[in-house]
Amino acid sequence: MKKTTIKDIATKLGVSASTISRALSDHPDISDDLKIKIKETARLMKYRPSTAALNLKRGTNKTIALILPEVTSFFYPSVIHGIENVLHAQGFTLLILTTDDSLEREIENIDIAYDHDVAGVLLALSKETSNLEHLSILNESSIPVLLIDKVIEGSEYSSITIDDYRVSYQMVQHLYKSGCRNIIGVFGKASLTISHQRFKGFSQALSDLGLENSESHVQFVNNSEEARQKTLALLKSTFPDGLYLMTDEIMLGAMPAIAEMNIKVPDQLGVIAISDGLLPHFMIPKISHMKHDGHELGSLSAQKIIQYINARNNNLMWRNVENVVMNTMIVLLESTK
Amino acid sequence: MKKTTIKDIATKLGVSASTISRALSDHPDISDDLKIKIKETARLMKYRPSTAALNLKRGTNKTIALILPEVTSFFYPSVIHGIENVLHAQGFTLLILTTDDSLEREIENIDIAYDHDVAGVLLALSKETSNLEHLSILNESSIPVLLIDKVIEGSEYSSITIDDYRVSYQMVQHLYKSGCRNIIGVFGKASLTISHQRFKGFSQALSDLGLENSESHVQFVNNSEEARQKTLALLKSTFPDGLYLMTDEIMLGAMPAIAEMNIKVPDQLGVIAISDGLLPHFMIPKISHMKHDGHELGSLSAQKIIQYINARNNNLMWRNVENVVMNTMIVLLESTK
DNA sequence: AACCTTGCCGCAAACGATTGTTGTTAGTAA
DNA sequence: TTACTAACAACAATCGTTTGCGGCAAGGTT
Repeated sequence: MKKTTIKDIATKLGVSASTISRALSDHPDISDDLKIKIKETARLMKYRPSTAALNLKRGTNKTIALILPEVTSFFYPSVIHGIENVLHAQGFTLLILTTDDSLEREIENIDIAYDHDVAGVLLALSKETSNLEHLSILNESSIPVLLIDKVIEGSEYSSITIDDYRVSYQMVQHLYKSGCRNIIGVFGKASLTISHQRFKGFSQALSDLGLENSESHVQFVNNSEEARQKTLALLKSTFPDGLYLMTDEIMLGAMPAIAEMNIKVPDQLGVIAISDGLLPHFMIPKISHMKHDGHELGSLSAQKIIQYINARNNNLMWRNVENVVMNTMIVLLESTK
Repeated sequence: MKKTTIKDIATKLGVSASTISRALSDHPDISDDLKIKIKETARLMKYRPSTAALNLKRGTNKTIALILPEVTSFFYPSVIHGIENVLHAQGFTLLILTTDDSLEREIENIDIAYDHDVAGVLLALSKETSNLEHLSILNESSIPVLLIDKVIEGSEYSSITIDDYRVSYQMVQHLYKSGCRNIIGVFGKASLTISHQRFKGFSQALSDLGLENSESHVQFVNNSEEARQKTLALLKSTFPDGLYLMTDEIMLGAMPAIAEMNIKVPDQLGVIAISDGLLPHFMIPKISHMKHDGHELGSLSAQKIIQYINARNNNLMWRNVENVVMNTMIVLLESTK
C-alpha cells in the first residue's frame, strides 16, 4: 500500500493540495471548520508528511551526521547516547558513519553527509587525518562542522575536547603526590594526536618533577590484549611504583597484567587512568581516574551544533572558531594512596 | 555557496538537464564525446547528486533504520559495527534511533523511520513492548522489518536471535559437569523477554538435573552496580558453588562481589556467562562463556535486511517469516573446571 | 526521389510538499 | 445599487532528478 499524500487527502475532500497543506500547518487563510475536517481525515488516512519531499523543498535536512573512527570503544557509545538524547528532543535525526580510522573512509563519509544535505556534522577525526582539506566541501556550503574529541591543533573549525596535555600532567602529579617516583605509562595508538598530547603531558610532568623519563618507561598499544602484554613487559623491566593508563581499553588489559605479577595496588603500585567512569568502579581494586564523560561530551556537542545551525539559518554569525575544553573531574578510588 | 545541480551543468554546457542526467548514468543515447565533456565539467563543478531529490523520485531511500533500546551496553556497539560495515559496502546508510526501553519512543522512532522512507528497519524491541501493532505501518507500506536480539515469540516478523533458552540450559549443564551442585543465577531486567527466556533455560536445567531451584537462588538486576550488590547478597545467603551470569554488564558487577568475599574461582565457585567475548578475557580469572557475537549478529542482520529489500524491489517473495537462530560457541577459560 | 533507420538530444511530467499570487464569493458600507 | 473588503481556496512555480516520448538531421536503402 502506498503512503497517503497530501494529494490523496485533497482528492478525497474535493479541495486542492495547497489547502490541505495550509490547513495542516494552521494557516489563517483556512476556516476552522475545514481545518478540523482536514486534520481528521489526515489522521484517518494515516497521513505522514514525506521527509524526502520536505528535505528537497527546504534544501536541508533535520539530520546531523556523526562521523567516528569506530563505535566499539568504551567511550563513543556514551557519546552517541548523549547526542541521541539531545537530537531526539529537538526533532533531529542522527546519521552515524564510521571511518575505521581511515582517511579514505572519512572523506567518503564527509561526501555522504554532504550528499544528504545534513544540517550539521559532528566529527571525530581518524588517526590518518593530518589536515582538514576534505572538510572544505562542507565549509563552502555553510554546513556547520564541530570537531569532537579527536582534533587537529590550530584548525579553523570549532571543537570540543578535553585538555589532554593538562589532564595527563595532573595525573602524573597526583601519582607523585601519593608517593610514586618511578612512573610508567601505557598509551593508545602512537599515530593519534590524542595519544601524542597525552604522552606530552605525561612526559613533561615527569621531567618537571625530576623523575626518570625515558622511552623504556612508555608503551603504545592498539588494543586491550596488547595493553596486557606490554604492561606486563613494562612491569617486569622497570619495577615501577606508579602506572598511568590512557583509556578504559588499556586499563582493561593492564589490570590482569598487574594481577599476574601479584603486585599489590596501591601499596606497591599506584594506578591512575583516563576513563568514561564506569569501568574503574568494577576493577579490583577500583581505579582512580580522570573522568572524561562521554555522555556529557555528546550532549554538549549536540547542543552546540544545533546552536550553529540555528544561527546559520537566522543569518547570524556562527563561523567564529570556538574551542571548548571540557573540564575533567578527578575521581579518587582505591588504586592510589 | 549553493550546491551545483544538474541544471547548472546544463546551463554551462548549453544542453538540457536530461542530457546531463543521461550522460552521467551512461545512457546509450548520449554520444561518447558529450559524455566525457559532461563528466569532466561535472567533476570540475564538484557536482554531487542530491539524495533528497533522488529519494523523492525513487520513493525510497538507501537508508536502514536501526532501532535499539540503548547504545551503551557492551553488546550493541559491536552490533552497530557489524551493521555499519555491511551497509557501507553496499552504499547504504545507517539511521540509529534509541528507545531507552520505552514503548512510546519505540513508536515515535518507527514513525520517524517511516517518514524517512527508509528501505528497511532493524529493530531490537524495548522492554515495554508486548505486541507488534505499531509495526503495521511499516508492514502496510511493504517496508521490510527484521527483529534482532530482542524479540517477541511467535510474531509474524522475521528475526535473528540466539536460542536464549537453550544456551542457558547448556551453561547450567556445563557448570554441573564441572562439579557444581548449588548454582545461582543473576539476570537482567525481569521485564525483558530475553531475561525471561534465559531464566527459563536456567531454571529448567536445574530441575532436570535435580538441583535446588528456588527464588532465593536468583536475582534480576538493572545495571552493573546492582549486579554487584545482589550477587554479594546471593553469595552470602546461599554459599553457592556455581554462578550463572546473563550478560557482560552483570559479569562486570559480579566479579568484584566475588573478590570481596574472597571466594576462589574456580575452586570454590565455577562461573559462566553470556558475553560478547571481549570482557571475559580481562577478568581475573578469565571467565568461561557462551560467545554471543554482536558483530556477527549485526553483519548477518544487515545482509538479511538488504536481501529482503532487494527481493521486495524485484517483486520476489520476501514476506516469509524467517527465524534465524545464531549458534553460540562455548569458550572455556579459567573460571570453570 | 521517397522512405526508413539510427543516433542524438530536448520537452515535459512526475515524485510530495510549500507558498506567492490570483480568483471567487459573501458580506458590509456608502 | 455600487464598491469595497474580508475570508477562503485554487493555480502554478519550485526544490533536483529521472524518464517516456517526440523531433530532427544525417546517412542508407529501394
